Amino acid sequence: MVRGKIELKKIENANRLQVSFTNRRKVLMKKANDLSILCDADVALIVFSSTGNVYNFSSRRYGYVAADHRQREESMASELKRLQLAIERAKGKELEGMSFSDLISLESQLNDSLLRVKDQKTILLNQLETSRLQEKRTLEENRLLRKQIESMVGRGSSGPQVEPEKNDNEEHLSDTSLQLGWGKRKKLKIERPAITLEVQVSSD
Amino acid sequence: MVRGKIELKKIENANRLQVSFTNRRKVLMKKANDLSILCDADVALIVFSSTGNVYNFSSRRYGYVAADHRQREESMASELKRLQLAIERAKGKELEGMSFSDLISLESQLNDSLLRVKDQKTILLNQLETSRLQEKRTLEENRLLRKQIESMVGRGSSGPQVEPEKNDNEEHLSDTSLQLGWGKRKKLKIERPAITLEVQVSSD
DNA sequence: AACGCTATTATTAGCGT
DNA sequence: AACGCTAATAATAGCGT
Repeated sequence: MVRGKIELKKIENANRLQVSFTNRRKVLMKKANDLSILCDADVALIVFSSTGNVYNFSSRRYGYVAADHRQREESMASELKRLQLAIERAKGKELEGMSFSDLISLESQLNDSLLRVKDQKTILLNQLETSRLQEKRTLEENRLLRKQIESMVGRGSSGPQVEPEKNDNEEHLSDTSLQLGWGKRKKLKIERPAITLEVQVSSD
Repeated sequence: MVRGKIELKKIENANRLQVSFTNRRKVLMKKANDLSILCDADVALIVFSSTGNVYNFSSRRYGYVAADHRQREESMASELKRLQLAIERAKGKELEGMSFSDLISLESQLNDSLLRVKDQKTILLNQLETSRLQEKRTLEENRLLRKQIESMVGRGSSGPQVEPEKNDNEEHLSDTSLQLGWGKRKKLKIERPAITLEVQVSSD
């Protein structure tokens, strides 16, 4: 018997909780069904028990939550489609439907892009050159310092000798010039997947 | 008063349906809430009224059905972001992080695109040229026909004379070459400038 | 966990406001 | 549409099986 109003609070006794859960869930489902039929509504209900079980009811297939989600999904899908077409066009495909003037502006846009990319290459090359010079300078400085030390220590010839380092630096240098550098630098590593090209295409 | 058991069938009276809907929905929500609290369950409920209104309840933020929707939405969002970055790069922006070799391949891709776009332009120009020639040929044919007719009718020299048409067609031709436009294919439909030969052969 | 029982509380259709 | 009322019905906690 129900003695008084039920307190809205988690049932502590595990057994009672389980029983109550089963009953209430069943009723909830029934009421959801009643509502959908009596009032011609679309109802979706999902229940996760604290033990992980899942119980589901929906009056229609996929006639639920979606509302706002579906709207966003659709707009995103169309945007995706637009971008994908733009990509294809930037790659030089799907050009059939384009007018001559559209082609001209696409061409000019691609030319602009090329210029920028070339500029960026130049920037990198300049950085490389600068680094090389810097290394050369440092190397020369090293040699001078070594000579100086030799002349200072040379007479006593005791204590830890500073060895001429086997030209490691020079090897590195020529190496750099061969592989156009930076290969080893983690900072520049870009793990981008295949470069995809996209260009904004005017009105579709 | 409730006279008897309610028949599980859509309520016909629109007003009663609305009232019943409101009450039952409220109770359903309440029960869903009770269940989630008393029995420590995760409950999600969504109701679409027949008029299109949406009512939602969930015991947790986004702990419900939308799972798959959300997932799709997120993957689409990340894809969108990726494409947008690609677009920027194709436009020659956001290049800072790119490695030298990546820049080189981007450059080559842009070059490819340029070639394709130029090819497409050439195709269009060729089509234009072909059309021009066709028109010229037709015009020439026209002239010949006219001459022939003149020579046939010439002796009588009565009846309406056929005038040499003032080169209207040639004007149209040079016009075309100037506006290069015809992006809108409507213009591609060359409406042959009335080459109707109205000749009244008056035989006396 | 599931079922039945029971006293108590909740929900509800119809009606009026 | 929302609220209150009322009688009828549904749901429920606690208990035993």
